[in-house]
This record gives sequence, C-alpha cells and structure tokens, in this order.
Amino acid sequence: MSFQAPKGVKEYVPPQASTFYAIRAAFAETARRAGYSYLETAVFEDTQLFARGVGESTDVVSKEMYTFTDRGGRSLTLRPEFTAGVLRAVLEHGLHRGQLPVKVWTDGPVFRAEAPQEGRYRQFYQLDLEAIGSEDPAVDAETIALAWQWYTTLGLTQVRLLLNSLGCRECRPIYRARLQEFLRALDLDEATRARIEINPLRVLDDKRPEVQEQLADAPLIGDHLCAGCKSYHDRVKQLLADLGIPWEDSPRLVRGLDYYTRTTFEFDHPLLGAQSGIGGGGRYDGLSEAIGGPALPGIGFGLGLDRTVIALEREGVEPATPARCEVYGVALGDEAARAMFTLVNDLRAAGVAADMAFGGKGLKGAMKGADRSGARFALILGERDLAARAVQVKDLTTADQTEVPLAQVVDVLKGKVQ
RNA sequence: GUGGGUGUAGCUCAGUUGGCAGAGCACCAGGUUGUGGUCCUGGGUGUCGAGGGUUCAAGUCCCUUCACUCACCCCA
Repeated sequence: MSFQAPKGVKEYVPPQASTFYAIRAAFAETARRAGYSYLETAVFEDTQLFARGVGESTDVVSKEMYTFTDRGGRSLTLRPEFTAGVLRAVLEHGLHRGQLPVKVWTDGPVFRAEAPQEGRYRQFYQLDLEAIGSEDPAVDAETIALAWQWYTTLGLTQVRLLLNSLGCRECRPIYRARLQEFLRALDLDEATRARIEINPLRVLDDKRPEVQEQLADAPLIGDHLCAGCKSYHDRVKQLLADLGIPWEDSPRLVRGLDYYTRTTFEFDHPLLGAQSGIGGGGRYDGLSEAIGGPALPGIGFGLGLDRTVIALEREGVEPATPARCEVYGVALGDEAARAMFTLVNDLRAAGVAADMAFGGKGLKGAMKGADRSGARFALILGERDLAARAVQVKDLTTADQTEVPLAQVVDVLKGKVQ
C-alpha cells in the first residue's frame, strides 16, 4: 500500500482502541455526575483566536500551529488546544447569560506541529473540561478533583498533582519585573535571554541542569502573591485536603500558555519518560477580555488521552471494556443462514450483543468464529433444527448444549446473559 | 527545528567475513460435510521501509529519503 498516516498522527485500532473508547466513556460519566454538559466545538478556528487567546509569545502559537488559508482568503488554524475555542463558543452562543458558572466538557483531536516522539503527536487527543463565570476557589478545587477522580476510576495509582498559583493582574506584574531583574544577571544563551523579556516565568521551567543551577535563588511567585491571591490559593489547597487529594507545591510550575492566572496545576506520571505531563490546566481570568468578550473568569483543564493510555499500560492496568459479543450464530446451509440472520437481529433488538458467521463458512470455521468472538453462547442452526423449529444453544465455557424452540430462544438467551 | 538509535511475515524478532529470506506466535486449509477452545498434518502469507549506487552477487557495503523511537525543545 502506498499511503500511510501523516507523520506524527497517532491512530487507535482494535483491540487497543477499545481502551481508548472506554476511558473517554468513563470521563463522560465523571463529568455528567458533576453537572458538566457536553458540547462540541469547531476543530479549526480563526487563527487570531489562538494568537490573541493563547498568546503570540508562546511556542504553541509561534511555531506549532497548523495554519492554512481557505478559499475565501481566511486564515484558519487547527485547534492546538481546547480552551480558547470552548470559551469562544460559550460566548458566541450566549451560554454565559444564564446561570454561572457554565460547566462544559468536550473531547477530540488537537493538533500541534512538533517533532513526534512517544506520547507527543501532531494529532493527539484531549479531554477538556471548563467552568466559566465563577471566581470561587471551590470551582478550582472541583475541576482538579474531577480529573483526580477520573484517574482513580481508571485504576491509575501513580499520578502526581503539581500545584501552583501564578498570581493575578495586580501581583504578577510586580513579581514579573523582579524576576526579570534577577534573570538578566544570569549567564544564559540567546534564546533564553530573549524569553526573559517576552515571558520570564517560563524560564523557570527550563529543564537544563546548567540553567536550573543558576535558578536556585530565583524569586518565587509564591512569595509575591497579593493578599487576595494568597488566601484564594490557601482555600483551594484546604478544599483539596478536605477531599484527601494529595498535591505537591510546585513553585516553578508555569505552563506554556499565556492566559493562566492564579491556580495552575499539572498531572504527572513517573513512568512516561520525557513526556510525563498527562494533564494540566488552570485559571484564565483574563482570557475572555483578551478575545473581545466580557470580563468572565474561568478555569479548566486538558487531559491527554494518548499519555493516559500509555500510563495505563505502564501501570499494567486494563480498564474494563463491555463485552463485544454475548451470543454468536452458526448456521448450516442457506435456509438456516436466512433464519439465523433474523434471529441475530431479534437478539440485538432485545438488548443482547449478538453476531454471526458470515462468508458462507463451514461449521468448523463458524464455530471458530464463535470462540474468537468472546461470546458465551453459540447458536447452532441446521436443516434438522429448522425442521424441528428449534436451535441448539451451546455454552462455550462448559460445552453443554441444549435444544431450545426457535420461538423461545430470544427470551431464553436474554435471561442467560443478564 | 537539532542530535543519537532502529526499520526483515499480521506481531515479537534472528539472519555470520556480501552467496537460495528464516523462527516463534498469529493466520489459512485439512484430519472432522452437525460442533469451537486442546491435539495432529500441511501451507510463508515478504516491495528485507522507499529510491539510487558499488558488485558476478546486496537484507548485509555507500548515498539519499521516509517512518518510528530516545533526548533537547515543548507540552497533553
């Protein structure tokens, strides 16, 4: 075959795809129980939405966007993250005119033009949850708790929660200036020196040991929070403690998107190597204004599905997936195949997961298919059975076989598989 | 974008100083035309990632390229 998926595009096929689907379904349940509604937003947006929302100075916007011009000459960009688009949709459809906070979630593919490696793809998948319109530490704690609950539900035990506050429009500028002053005195390469002027907080995130050494005495945002931010942050931590959710204070956690304010968090997994961040998010109180909306605070997160799947593999956890087939039809001969087709359809209508052998397979091949389908029961129907208006029901786990009248077989199986 | 590693069957991988492409698992057929999973017999299912070069001869050596992967960077 002369085609393959574009570079860096992660695909999920059976059987692994069932895990992928199952963990999304688990999140849907987690979000539903907490009063979050599902919404589906544009996969591509006006390029300016991301430039203004995420920030021109970020790596995501400056060098990782898939941007193209459509036939009308508009500049469009495949979403590199969810928050800006979700907020845009909430404002556009006026959801914020109702009761606040607006609590929504969505999921789907996200795109960034990066060099792919394990856990980092050009088309990857995120779950996104946002609570828009309330400035309340309980909302911050709720979002974090929901992500935590999801990881727990999946069976992950090694996820770490890193927590920080980035301050607000009052205290952050003062800290920022102080930090710049400190950083300018260091011995750093040109790219990093440029970053000092554009987004100095991100220099703190540098992983290079020679940089980290110099940062040992760097001023920390935690020591410069205003009274409001300080008490807000303390309250968030108090509520997390009430829920028994452990976190690590991470005074240098900055994250790459410009819109974050106050509460900022990241979920890390120790078994993932360099791409250890499996989820992250934070508060974005200025984002709405930045994209031309009203003052509207918000908080939310993105959870990486791809990295979560890897984390599950590394921890050796296999989320339960629903049985794909409970009853498998094996027919001998044309007339029996016709009757079986109807029977399988009736079983499905009655809520029983049913499949049958296709392609005119012989008995042996069809039975093999029954075995591989994972079905508990095989239904065997031949000329003799048709004449007797009955079907052979074979329990594949015990090899016990009984004859059941055709008219009763749906009800009988319905009882057996429950 | 920058460095390193790896590309051989559906999967995991062997393949010597260049000399007829292999193993296990999976898959297909038969043993058994009314019985799967066990067992027995048979079958290799392949553009050795792709393109070019050296050579009597290339999976093996050289060049280019693509993909994956690890790290930087970045973040989910």
